[in-house]
Amino acid sequence: MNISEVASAAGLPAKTIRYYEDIGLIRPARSANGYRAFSDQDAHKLAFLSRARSLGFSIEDCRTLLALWEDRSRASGDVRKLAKDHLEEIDRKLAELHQMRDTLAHLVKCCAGDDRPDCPIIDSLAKS
Amino acid sequence: MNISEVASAAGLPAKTIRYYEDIGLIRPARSANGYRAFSDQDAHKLAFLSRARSLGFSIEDCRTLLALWEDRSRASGDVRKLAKDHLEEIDRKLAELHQMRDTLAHLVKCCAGDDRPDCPIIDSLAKS
DNA sequence: GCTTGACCTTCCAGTGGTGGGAAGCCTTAT
DNA sequence: ATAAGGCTTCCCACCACTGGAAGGTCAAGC
Repeated sequence: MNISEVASAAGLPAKTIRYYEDIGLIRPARSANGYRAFSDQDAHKLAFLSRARSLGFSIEDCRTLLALWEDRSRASGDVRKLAKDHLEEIDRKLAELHQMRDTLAHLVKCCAGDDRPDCPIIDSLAKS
Repeated sequence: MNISEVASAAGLPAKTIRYYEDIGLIRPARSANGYRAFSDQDAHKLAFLSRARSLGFSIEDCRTLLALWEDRSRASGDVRKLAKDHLEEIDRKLAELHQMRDTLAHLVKCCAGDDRPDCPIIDSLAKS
């Protein structure tokens, strides 16, 4: 498989796949012409990475998850801990975003949004 | 006011303030010794920026908000549009994060998390 | 066989918003 | 006089890509 094929299979840009090779997440073989030659296992790994990334795992988390995936004797507790930590981080971000959203929504609601210069949004940002 | 004073007043690191000058958000005067000399208005601007950033506005949004703040004849509609667009973006991010959270929470819940190798989290990431 | 165009390669630079740290000047207190 | 701390500029690093240039390779059509 060439890079564009495996890219569309995994739902990742070719650039990203080259980057993943750069940082050692995958090690595809090379054809005689210098092209990357992806095995089915490579394609699987990339799909795995694509899913893990879309769940918001960092690249380093993904590296660990890949290693755990490939370690058949892994303890599921190790994976679960990683996922749980990540979940907690997501919850923190969610709470923060919610707070931002509520504040902003309140301001937007208070602002007439017409041609007059009075603006509670600006006032709130400017208040000391 | 020197940079560290205005930094603690605005709740921003000195590094960040220098960066804001670099990109033209503020233009503090200079003392004879070359130190930045922040006026009260500079301090106000920085507090304004700090609040806007904490609401998640991008630097470019902040630039616009600052300009609108300083334009006494601004239309509040302009500010409101910016805030509303930003609010919609936050809502999109919130929805996405929620989706991630639910998926991950489900996986974590399904995983025994013990010493055995069976792990629905890994399985789910690996499933093709 | 030659051209065209799509695909592949490497390498370099840039993104946003800082953070870290070096090298060197200025100020204040001892 | 000296030491400590604050200030300056400058450059590099981060994360996870993304864009683009310059050039090699391949398959199709003439």
